[in-house]
Amino acid sequence: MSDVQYAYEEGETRTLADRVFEQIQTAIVKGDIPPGSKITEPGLAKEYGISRGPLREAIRRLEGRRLIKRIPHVGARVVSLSFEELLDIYDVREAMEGMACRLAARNMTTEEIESLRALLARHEETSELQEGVAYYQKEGDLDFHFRIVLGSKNEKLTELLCGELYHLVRMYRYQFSASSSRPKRAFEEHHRIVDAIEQRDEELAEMLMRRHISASRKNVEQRLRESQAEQP
Amino acid sequence: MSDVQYAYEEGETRTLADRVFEQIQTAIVKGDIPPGSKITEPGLAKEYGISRGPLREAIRRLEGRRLIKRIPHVGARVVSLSFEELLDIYDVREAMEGMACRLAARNMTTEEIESLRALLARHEETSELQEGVAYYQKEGDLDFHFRIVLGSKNEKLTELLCGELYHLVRMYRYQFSASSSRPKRAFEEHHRIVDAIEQRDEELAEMLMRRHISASRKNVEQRLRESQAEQP
DNA sequence: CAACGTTAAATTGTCGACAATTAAATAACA
DNA sequence: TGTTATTTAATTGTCGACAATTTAACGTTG
Repeated sequence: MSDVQYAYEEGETRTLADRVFEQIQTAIVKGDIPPGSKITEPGLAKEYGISRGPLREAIRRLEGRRLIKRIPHVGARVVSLSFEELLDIYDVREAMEGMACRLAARNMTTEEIESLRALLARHEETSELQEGVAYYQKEGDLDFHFRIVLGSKNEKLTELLCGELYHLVRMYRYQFSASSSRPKRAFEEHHRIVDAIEQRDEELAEMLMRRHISASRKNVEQRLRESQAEQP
Repeated sequence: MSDVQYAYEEGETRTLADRVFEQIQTAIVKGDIPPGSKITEPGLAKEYGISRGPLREAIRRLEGRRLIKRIPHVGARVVSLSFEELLDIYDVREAMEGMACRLAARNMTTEEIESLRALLARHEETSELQEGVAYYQKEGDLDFHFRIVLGSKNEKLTELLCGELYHLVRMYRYQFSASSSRPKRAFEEHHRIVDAIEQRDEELAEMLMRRHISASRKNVEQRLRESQAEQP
């Protein structure tokens, strides 16, 4: 599990609100609480076995992360995913991960690069074994991107990408069970990106990552337009 | 006031927690609650004349926006600004605002571009009148960037930049009273950016914005290194 | 007098109760 | 029967009280 839960040091010192915050967050991401559905405080409080106090705090925190939208005196709903927003996210990712990749080429240690190669090799194995699509594009792909972001050594960038955008990305994947329909090509692109990082070629690294994400976006856009044309 | 407070429709239907959330946020941004200082719940609750319930909800929301860091059972502190983070933010802005500018060249209406020019003209007046530095670089500069972000018509990009990063940027400006020491040049760069947008030259628009921010970053970096060298 | 353990104070975490507002269900009317 | 009022129910917002934990103060001991 490569989740991004800025680990706590001590064992179980986390508070009730903190735990419920994470639980609800993953529930939303995995679609157990579907997009657009209403959050009823008494209901959730009972479900998680806590009072409304900590629950409300967790909800407010999710609101701050924009996973929940609230209307005063009416209630809170899980954000609903739209076609446009998905495309918007790709543009944001192109910009930010492009920069992340540039910085990674500058700041990643040789050990980290080595480890990144090993990750790709592992993926390749699994990919060949079970026809690739399943494991690789589900968590593996994000793993790759995730490591590069960490490699940038830019805290703010990491916060925004890993702590905000990636949740949404995974949400979409769970929702549309959207594994990339171009695993082979994406794979090659990953390799070339690592090459550029290894050679410390910042410009190339950024450019390849941007292309990689842009291509992925185009792919998704086309597929969605098709399925939209079927039922207008 | 060019604040980004996603306006509410109805009059005073906002809840106590909502109002306090905004109040504390601006208090943090303006430095009234200085960076690194402790947030004591009984204290703030008394100050704002509310009970601890809504206050805690506001705090949790600020935590979600990363303006406050909390340690369970210990308390919350306003985020402390570091030299490195400031530079990190510039890199993130370069990436995101570069993309915003590219999209703005694609999506801004001619009216919006016109209005943007008018804004620059107004700044120029004020700039000439009072030697430029004061007004222009305080709110005016952010105004300019702000409009371009809106012009991108990318909701996610707007959320992240206006709802998250710009608060920090203003925080730094209040803190270090850091007005750009190169108002004249920055001004020219703004003009050229608008030119590119008007000509719908996406690549150039992105490039110019990236250079603009990158130059600003270098400037700040040099100034901070100097003042750091004085007292090591 | 420095270091340690103990006690006291303050702060955070959690809960249940009540008020305010909205959503629903029911009744009245054209 | 369809539509509008009115009442009822449910949900959200706010508060104060108590428990749990940490921080500060205090006294003891080497």
